[in-house]
Amino acid sequence: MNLGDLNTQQLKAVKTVKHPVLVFAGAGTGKTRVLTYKIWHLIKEKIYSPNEILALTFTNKAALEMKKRIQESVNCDDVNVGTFHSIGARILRQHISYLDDRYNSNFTIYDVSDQKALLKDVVEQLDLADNTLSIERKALININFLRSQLDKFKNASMSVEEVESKAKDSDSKTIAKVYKKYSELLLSNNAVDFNDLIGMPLKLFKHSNALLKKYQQSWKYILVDEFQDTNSPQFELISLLGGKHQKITVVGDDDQSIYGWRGANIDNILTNFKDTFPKAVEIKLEKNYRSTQRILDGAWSVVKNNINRAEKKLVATKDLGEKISLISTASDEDEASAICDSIKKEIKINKTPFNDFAVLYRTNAQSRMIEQAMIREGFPYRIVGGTKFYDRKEIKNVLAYLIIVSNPNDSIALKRIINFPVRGIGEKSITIFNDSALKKDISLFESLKSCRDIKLRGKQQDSIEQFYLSINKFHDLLETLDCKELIRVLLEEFNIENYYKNNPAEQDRYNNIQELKSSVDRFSEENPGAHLRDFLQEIALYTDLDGYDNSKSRVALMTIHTAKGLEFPTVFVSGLEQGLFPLIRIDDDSDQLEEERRLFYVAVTRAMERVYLLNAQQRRIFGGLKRLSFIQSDFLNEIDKDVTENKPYKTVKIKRLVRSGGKKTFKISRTVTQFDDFKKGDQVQHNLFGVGTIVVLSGTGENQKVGVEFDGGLRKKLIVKYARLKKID
DNA sequence: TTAGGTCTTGGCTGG
DNA sequence: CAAGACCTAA
Repeated sequence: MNLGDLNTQQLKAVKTVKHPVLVFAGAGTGKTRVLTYKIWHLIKEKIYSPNEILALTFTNKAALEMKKRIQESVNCDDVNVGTFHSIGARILRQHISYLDDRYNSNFTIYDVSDQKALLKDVVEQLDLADNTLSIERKALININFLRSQLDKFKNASMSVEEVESKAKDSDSKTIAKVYKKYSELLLSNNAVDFNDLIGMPLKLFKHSNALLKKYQQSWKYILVDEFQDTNSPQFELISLLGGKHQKITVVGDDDQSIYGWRGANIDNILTNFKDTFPKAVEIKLEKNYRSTQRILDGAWSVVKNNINRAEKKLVATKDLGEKISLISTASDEDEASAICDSIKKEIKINKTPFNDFAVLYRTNAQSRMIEQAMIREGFPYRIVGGTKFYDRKEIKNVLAYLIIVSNPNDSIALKRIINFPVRGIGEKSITIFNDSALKKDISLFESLKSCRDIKLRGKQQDSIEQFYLSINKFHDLLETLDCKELIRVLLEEFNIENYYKNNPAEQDRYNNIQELKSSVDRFSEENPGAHLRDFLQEIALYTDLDGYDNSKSRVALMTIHTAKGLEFPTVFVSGLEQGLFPLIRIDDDSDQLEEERRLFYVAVTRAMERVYLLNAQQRRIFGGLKRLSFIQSDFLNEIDKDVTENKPYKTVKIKRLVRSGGKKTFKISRTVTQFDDFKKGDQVQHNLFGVGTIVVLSGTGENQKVGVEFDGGLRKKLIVKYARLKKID
């Protein structure tokens, strides 16, 4: 196995230590390599066989990468590598009915939008949206608020009974009722949410010691990547699994804990691990292989202001590198063109491909402006994250058909398609079926069976009966057809493909359905004999990042959260404005500011060679309104001034009168008037001529020329764009 | 009662 | 700007 420079004393410790290991690994210190090294050692020394090792990650991409590394180093595929959620789902597929026999292994995994739909049903069934629509009441039954409350309960492993007993005032009692009903509806829908993928296995292990023992025996060594992102149930789960034999190694960086809002508990890495595993050996990795020293110093100078962190400072194995560029622009539009102009310049000078660049931002909404600039410049780009393919409406609709075939109890999926394509079933009809289902204590789908007994118009009865019989037919086909055939027959039977095909405005959606078909095909080929529920699970746990291929020459646009774990030669960070980054909410506290600082640290340490920090004095918010007051980000005040330099950037809009066919129109073009790296007197380095001093400057931006007097008296006039001049201090 | 239009409201990060 | 709420014609 190629260890590179990693074969240090610390690594030897990772290798030979018999106790639990906690590795504090800063950004770019080769965390995943350390984990892979440990696995390699365990297998090579025959301490454990591959299938006795469980490695947990947070993203499929990270899991896939680790699998690849293990495959390369020990040539074996048998190590259990997966995300917390996929491993949780795997456990639940086998044992979920032990928790409640109304659950079965075809359960649906609800995403955020399904969860919201279910909560809406909860509010309706509990009749909470009564006529007292005061502001307080509205805020209380706000779906997003309720969801965040349920998240909190589940992240604290609080059962419905616990929440109920702790609820004293009327509001908390209402929320407890919502939690109860929500759980009941999940159960009757045979569905779980993302939190349940961790919480329910945990419950299983707490309830059945035999089962816990079984898993402790099959997974003898546990490794966790990005340990700082674990929440309490996740930590509890690995403590239970690893607690018996104390064979556990976790790797993480407290400075990169950026998922507090999702329940991640930074104390897990700071204190809880050592408390739970008192014999744990702590190892710090501070040697960074990714970034230049200036990049590390810049990132550190901001994050060091956090109080709640483990002291460490990264040392670069690379040289000092270039200074971090600060570009302040007049508007978000200018910010986007400054990014493009900088890319253009670097490509001309350094001949780098487009995939050397990443543009990172705090909020997905910022991508729009940057995307427009990329299109204008004709740059190839890829937005990673944002609206996911499987979240598109038409895809969700088709998937809902597949889900209802796989899990007929899922009322959320059923409601999505009961009137798609349109079959004359509206709100009122659905309410009638819902009531009848509740009364008879059967699923919504089963209530469709007796549509003849319900007061509906004959046409509606016909269409519902047909719908019911067709879906039922597919329940039988499920056993004989594989996913590939199933989706085709289904699209045909319900006339979904034609619905989109025949509508000229829906061609994008039609194409997406074709894409969905090929993704089913790909899945079937990669997983021969796989069940429909396996495909649905894969999609439920799929993220846009998984499909991101960084080898294609395209500029990557993504949020800083998405970029964690990735690296790029050049990184642009957009929107360094107070309020946007750090993002400031109304109920802000210092913990949240610390998390924003860590986010800044993550953003900057993605870069290997160059960092650009940008902001805009005016920014469009919600499409129309421009923000009035501009205050630059506090992070720009905190960052070490020795490692940064300001780069002036200005553009001017030129209006030109254009006559075409008798019509007069204004053509607006945008010109860079100032984007100069050099000043008179600057010391520069040229590949051929050596070191010199700039004596004359002419032109600006793209056309800037410089006169340089090189050591030895040689005078040259050079075009900045082409002469690879490097500024030296 | 449903379908399809217009109007309003809500805005962050994600497995 | 986009999704959901609301409104009106059929």
